Amino acid sequence: MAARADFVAAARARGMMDACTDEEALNALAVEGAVPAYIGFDATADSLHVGSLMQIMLLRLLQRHGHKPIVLMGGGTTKVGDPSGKDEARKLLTDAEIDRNIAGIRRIFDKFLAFGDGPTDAIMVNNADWLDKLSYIPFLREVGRHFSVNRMLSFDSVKLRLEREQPLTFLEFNYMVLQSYDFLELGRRHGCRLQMGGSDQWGNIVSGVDLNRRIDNRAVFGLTTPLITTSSGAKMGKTAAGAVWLNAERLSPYDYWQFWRNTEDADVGRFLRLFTDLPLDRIAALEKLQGAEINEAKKTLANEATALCHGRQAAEEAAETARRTFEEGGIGEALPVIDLPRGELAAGIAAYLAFVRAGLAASNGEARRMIKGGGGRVNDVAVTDENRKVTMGDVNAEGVIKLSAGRKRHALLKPV
RNA sequence: GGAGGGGUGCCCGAGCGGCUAAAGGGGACGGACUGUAAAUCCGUUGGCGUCAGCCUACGUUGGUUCAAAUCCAACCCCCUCCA
Repeated sequence: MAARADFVAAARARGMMDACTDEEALNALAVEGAVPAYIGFDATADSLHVGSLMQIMLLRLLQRHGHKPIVLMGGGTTKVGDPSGKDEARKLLTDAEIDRNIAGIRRIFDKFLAFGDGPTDAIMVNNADWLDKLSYIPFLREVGRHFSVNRMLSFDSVKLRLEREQPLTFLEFNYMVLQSYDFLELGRRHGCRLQMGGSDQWGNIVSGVDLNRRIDNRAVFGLTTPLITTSSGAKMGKTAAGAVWLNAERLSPYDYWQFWRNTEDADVGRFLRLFTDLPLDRIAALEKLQGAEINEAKKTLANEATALCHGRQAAEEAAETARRTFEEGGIGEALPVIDLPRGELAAGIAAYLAFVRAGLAASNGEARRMIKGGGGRVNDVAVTDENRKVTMGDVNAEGVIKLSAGRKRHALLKPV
């Protein structure tokens, strides 16, 4: 296990650190013993996506350095409805839905953190436990009095909105207060001394630090992570299929592996530091690779990131499928398999329909377009006629029919 | 409460009686080039279809008209300003 005192330095070295309220004092605290630290997560879905992965990795790094990760689920704030989207209000979730979401997210954290009752074991808590019980007037008197509206207006999160003349609801304005209060409660209940989060959370985090000092005279700290984008400026975490989810039900380990494999050249080193546990000297070596050799670094990134999230075995299967599919032009086992009744295949099914059935096109029209554009292949042979029948005669030696949409997306039809 | 402005396809945004499934951009998808990269270039981008056509679409509901995203009415929602 790495030394406690080195946590902040390690976070910095791996590119996870943007700002800290008081780095020296935090380092001094880290020397003394296990520091309980938290990051908050929404409970709006039953999974998290790569947008949250750096925060997860930061908690992991924290634990590996002998400190205590606290995963705060926003069960209470989710119930109110997150107002951040400027479109229509998000549909309100029921308690049951939120509980289910939290359970799903818990399964992800189980992969990255060691939970338990020990001093450096991770715990998961839900802010509904205290926010639900708040009474408005007592809350205003205890907590609200410590917030200066003048100061709140000066925070970027608020100021930018007002300058752009975008609406800011009172509820949103209160978010800072509720989040600060979370930090206070975690300090009281779990001795939490550090809140971490994205750089957009800086204002909220600093407010929480202030609140701890003012009410409980507790010295606590804040640390933020930088915003990550790809080198070409795009927001990270989008793929052909949509968001890059961290649970296998929403995104297969193979697709997750592919997401990392397709990282831009310029991002490989940075991503290796952020999203794997590999030692920094090893990463530095991988980073030196030039030209097509960078692909080896990308495979390492994909293997390591997938192993963390889905296990070593799933990562190896994904790598093997990718190798067979892309390097040999063959078929790998982790490709999606779609069952098709033999009867239908015996009668023959139009190619465009087959692509829809295989999930490679969202509609018949899309499948037709793709075939017309030269992007559809059956068993690696380009389809020129969208109405060409796919039949039992297309079943290959492995007992399946390989459909390809473009160079990268493949699926297997299996007669049953 | 009063006065203005606005709600268009995945997103932004033009259109302001027929030529409009709706300019342009972004995104996305496909192709070329490559290294399963980036950049660049080309194509596509509502659904169904035996490709003739049919069906849905411009906040909602009605109305005027041979014909409406475009005109009228009511309603809903958003923004700005006034105190």
